[in-house]
Order: sequence, then structure tokens, then C-alpha cells
Amino acid sequence: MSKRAEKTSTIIQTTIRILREEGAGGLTMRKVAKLSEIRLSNLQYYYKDKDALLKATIDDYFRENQIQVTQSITGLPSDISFVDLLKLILNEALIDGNSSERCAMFREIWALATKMPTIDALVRSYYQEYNHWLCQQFAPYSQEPAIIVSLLMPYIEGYSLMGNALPVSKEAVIEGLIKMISPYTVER
Amino acid sequence: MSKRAEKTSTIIQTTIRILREEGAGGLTMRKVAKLSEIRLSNLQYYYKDKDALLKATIDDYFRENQIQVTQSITGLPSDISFVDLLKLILNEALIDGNSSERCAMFREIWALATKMPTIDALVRSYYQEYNHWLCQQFAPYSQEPAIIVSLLMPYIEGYSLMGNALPVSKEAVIEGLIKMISPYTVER
DNA sequence: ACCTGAACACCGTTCAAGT
DNA sequence: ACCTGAACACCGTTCAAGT
Repeated sequence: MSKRAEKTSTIIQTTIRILREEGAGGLTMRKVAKLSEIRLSNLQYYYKDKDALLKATIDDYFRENQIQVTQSITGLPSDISFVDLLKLILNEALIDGNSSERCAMFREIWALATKMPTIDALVRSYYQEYNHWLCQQFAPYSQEPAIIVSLLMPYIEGYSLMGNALPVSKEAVIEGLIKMISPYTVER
Repeated sequence: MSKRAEKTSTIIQTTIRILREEGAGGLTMRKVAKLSEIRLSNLQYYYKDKDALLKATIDDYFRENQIQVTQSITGLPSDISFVDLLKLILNEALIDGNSSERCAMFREIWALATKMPTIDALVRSYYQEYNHWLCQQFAPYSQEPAIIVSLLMPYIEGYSLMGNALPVSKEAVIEGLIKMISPYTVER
């Protein structure tokens, strides 16, 4: 690994850590520099300002995330029923946003995206790739995977924001979601 | 209106404006003071620190918001069909998060809530009241309004985050949502 | 190409002091 | 009760200077 690659890697990792633990408000160039054990001016040599650092960090974060997500489904028995697959996915995906570091990170990213077009583009293409991949996973089970994905994915993200304020339980929600998707399912 | 009420009101309004236009990152006590035409130390007399100002502001913002939301549905013909009512609501509620000031505000609030328990509580009770009110609106049309609300509301919030990255159009999504809700509908 | 420190205008918070 | 300015430690960014 080149010197540049090594340094930028530790910088990005420190930035992700701070973002996770303290949010964008707690992220300062000086803190990143100190925790990365370099000088402020050296940090600025690699990332000329805070925006550049944020862009690179979120870009990297999405890449990591995509790998994790992809691995989470592969390795399942290939003869699993669609309903069981959905139950599995929903049980993992529907989480209280306050309990999860991943959700905290995404909330910061969503807020940043409204003010930084470059990050907004990153978010959008992340979701597009995710959706596309999920469509492929659902294709064997449905003739309209696109509509299933379009009904599920926003719900999952929204649930992380207000799932703890709903009048029915998570189990009831999952049951309802699966019932709503069943018309799009295909017998095999 | 008392002096205190007058001053705090302009302070809160300025804060909302800055939050909307520049986000929490662009909000500074000094900027709020200047735009409210008072001294920094005077601002701090009313709100002892940034957290206190944010809490009061978001509290106020939710109150305003609740009034607007409530008014948006009242005044509809009372013999409107459930499907038409849902179409109306969804057409208004499913919006691209980048185009709306309201969404920008909510994204900031969600991010703040992860770090500030006091704001998290505000968000939660806002959603709970909203959901409860919506359940009442749906009660005449369904025997299970709670599950309908629980399926719709998170979707609406999630759509503001990633609606522009879905493989199908907004119209197709609305059609799908209404189809999914129809089992819960009651003939009148 | 990579790294440094000093300087600048700004920030939140504290506090002793006024009316 | 309401308002003030000064002081403190911190912030992002710029830049001339080093290797």
C-alpha cells in the first residue's frame, strides 16, 4: 500500500468514527488530525477542506456498506420461500433508529445531502445500486420485483425514523407488509 | 404580548429561518443574535446555550407544523371515497426531499435527535400525535386504521429520502400503496 | 510530493458588571 | 428581570516556508 493510500485510509477511518460517535457537528478538522496523529496542515494537504473530507468519507462508507449488505443475503438456502426471505430481511432491516450506529450515520448523511449536492449524488447512486441489486434478488420470486422494492425500501428507511412512534408492533407491521406484497408473488 | 414573548418569538423565527436555509451546521448563536437585532449576551439570557435554543425552536416548529397538517385535510367533501382520499394525501405527501424546505428541516431534526435525547423525545411525541390524529381520520373507512397508518407513515418519510432513486414512478407507487391498503378497507 | 507553523476571522460559553 | 462587553479556548482556512 502506498504512503498516500495508507494515510488517507487512517484519515477516513478516523472521520467515520467521529461522525458515528459525535455527528457532523462534532467533527472538526483539528480533531481528525489529532486522532490520525498528523498535523492539521498535513490533513489539509490530503483533503483541502472539510467538504472534501466529508465527501471522501461518505463515499468510502457507502462502499463498505454495500459489501456488508450484499453479504448479508448470500449464503441463504436457495430453496427458501419468498415469504421466509422477506421475513428474514424485514426482521433485520426494521430497526429503531436510535439503537443503531448505522442509522445515526445515515441521518447525518441525509442532513449533509440537503446542503451538499456532491453528497446528494452519492446518496442517490447508492440507493439506486442497492435497489437494482435487490430487484435481482427478488426476480426469481416475482414478475414485478421493481414495484416490490419500491414499496419496501422507503418503508425500511422511514421505519428507522419513526418506527418507535407507530400504533402497532413491529411484528404486525411485518405481517402487513408481507400480506401487501403477496399479490406480486409468483408460485414456483 | 409580553416583552419576553415578543423577543423569544423573533428569536425562534430567526432560528427556524437559518436552520431551513443553512442547516444546523450554519446556525451560530452570533448569527441568530445579529439577525434578531440583539446582543449575543442578550440572546443567551433567553436561551442559555445552543442546545436550549434548538430545543425551543424545534418544539415551536412542530407546533406550527401540526396546525398546517391538520388544516390540510379538513374542508374536504365528507362523502369522498377512501381511495380518493388516499390518492389526495399521497400525492401531496410523497415528495422529493431535495425540493422541499420542510424535508430539509426534518432531516436536520432527525440528525439532531440522535445526539440530543430531549429532541428525540420531541420527534417521537410529534409522530405519535400525528399518527393518532390520522387514525381518527381513517376510522370511518376502516376497522383497522392503526395498521394502515403504520404502513403509510414510515413510507412517506422514507420516500422523502430515496423516492428519487426508485425503479418505478411516483404514480406506480401510489397505485401499489392503494392496492395494498384495499384489504383493510370497509364498504360503506 | 509531502509536511510545517503562524496568522486570520470566526465560534460557544463564562462571567463580572450594569440598569 | 433584563442587558452588556470582555475574555477564553476552540474552530476552518490561507499561506509562505520547509524537505
